Amino acid sequence: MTSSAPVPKLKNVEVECAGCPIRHRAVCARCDAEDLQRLEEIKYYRTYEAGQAIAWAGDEMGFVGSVVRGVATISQTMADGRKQMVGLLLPSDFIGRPGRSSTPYDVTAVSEVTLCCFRRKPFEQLLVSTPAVAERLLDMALDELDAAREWMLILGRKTAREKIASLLTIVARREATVGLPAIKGPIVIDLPLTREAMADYLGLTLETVSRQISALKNEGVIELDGKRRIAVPDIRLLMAETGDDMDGGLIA
Amino acid sequence: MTSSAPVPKLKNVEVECAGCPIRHRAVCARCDAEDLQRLEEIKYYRTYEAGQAIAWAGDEMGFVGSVVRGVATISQTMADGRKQMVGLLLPSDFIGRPGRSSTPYDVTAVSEVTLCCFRRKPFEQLLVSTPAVAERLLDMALDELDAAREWMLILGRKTAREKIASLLTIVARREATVGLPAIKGPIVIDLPLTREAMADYLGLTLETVSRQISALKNEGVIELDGKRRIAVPDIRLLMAETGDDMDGGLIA
DNA sequence: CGGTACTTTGAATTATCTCAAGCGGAGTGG
DNA sequence: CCACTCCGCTTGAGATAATTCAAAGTACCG
Repeated sequence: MTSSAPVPKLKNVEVECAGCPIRHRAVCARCDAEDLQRLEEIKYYRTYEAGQAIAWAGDEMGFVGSVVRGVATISQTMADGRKQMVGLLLPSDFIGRPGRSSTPYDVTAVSEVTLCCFRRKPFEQLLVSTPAVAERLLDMALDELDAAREWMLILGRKTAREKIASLLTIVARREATVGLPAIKGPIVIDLPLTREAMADYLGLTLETVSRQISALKNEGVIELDGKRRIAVPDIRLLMAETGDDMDGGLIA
Repeated sequence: MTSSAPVPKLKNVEVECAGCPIRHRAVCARCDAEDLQRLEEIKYYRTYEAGQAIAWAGDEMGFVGSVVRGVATISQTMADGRKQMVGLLLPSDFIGRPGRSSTPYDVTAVSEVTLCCFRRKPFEQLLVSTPAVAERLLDMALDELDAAREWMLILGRKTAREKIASLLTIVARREATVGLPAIKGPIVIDLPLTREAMADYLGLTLETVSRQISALKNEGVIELDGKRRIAVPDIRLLMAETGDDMDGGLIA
């Protein structure tokens, strides 16, 4: 079950908030030194392997926290097995809901995931005493609400082709934000999602996803490098396939 | 432009928070007398006729506020006219986002709507000084996020029939919360949505909506009273059609 | 009454799904 | 080192749910 990597699981590099890669985007983004001190006291790290469950729907979750590294998904499954992803958790995203002890969703690590965790109760107290965290959490929740609504449009009204293009654009946009904003030149999307996972995102079958990706490849809109790595030579070509009025996007 | 109703538009009944119908569910739910005083000072009422736009995507919105009475929708429209509703605003729901001056969505009054408005700037200040409001707003945002995710499952994975049943169940559940919790006995849904509006919610065409409603009617799951009023003789029959694992729901 | 707006129903079309077979790389064990 | 198997991916062909296009039907309102 354990990975064969010779390095130890817990990299103790990440005990200092100051050097944290998500310091300025996570729930702690607006904290000053004093706030950070309080967070440091109740935080701890946790690592999950690729494919491992972080939580099952209905589970008690004793903690909330931030994704420091890796990718995780939030999904819902119907009684007969139909599955819909309802959130994509990238570094700096928040997991869990203050004020609720159990999660209604499955949360799964897609790649190896490192979490910065806070036990729920102390975190809820901290929320009251540390407005910087509460404010940031509200902002993040509203951002996620916007993202969910964008997904609703994709799920409800877009064609299979537009759905694929939208997913790739969203991930590309997000990757661009993290790294250098290399708008010109090819963008490489290192998507750790299987075709099936993409299908569960987009409300499609894995066969349809595969067909549409092949089509985009044949038309030169994207290039495949192996199965998972996708290069986008010209992001505007891809964006033209999303069905959106392409104006805002990267610049906004 | 004015309605022909003989009663004046501004019913001055609603100047007192104490007697407000949404006093205990809206953003002000957790306010004490003192907090309420501060809200009273910056609030004002506004009424929209059925069909009237409350805001267009891209508009500057100088206020935020709560729906006091009536139903409104939040929707997105693509360049070619495809439309997706991304939110249903019932009494007590909050409109607008603190910290953002323009809305990315169309907001439309479906029935006559009364809003309790706060100018955005003063409200944002109040948010800092009145934790009771900020906390409630966070909770409401998280509730909306949950609702949006439930919609994502509906949009992505459910059949037309299940979508209709889900919409009716959600509205029925919400109506039940407001009025008496009459779980036994027929529930009457006074849905002010046209078939087209329902279609825009569910990611369907209006014809498909019409067909599925007819089918449910013919099978005795629902009864139509006129075009808009729908009676549900046995909510469990309807819930059985949603595709959900019917356990939680009303009791939870 | 006549008109507008909404709804219902039918028939043909199509995008996506389902079922099914085959491909390719990665890891395993002989 | 070479099968061998597993898992994810691709591709094809037929089935199907939902859409599109079209025509009536119904209620409401001046």
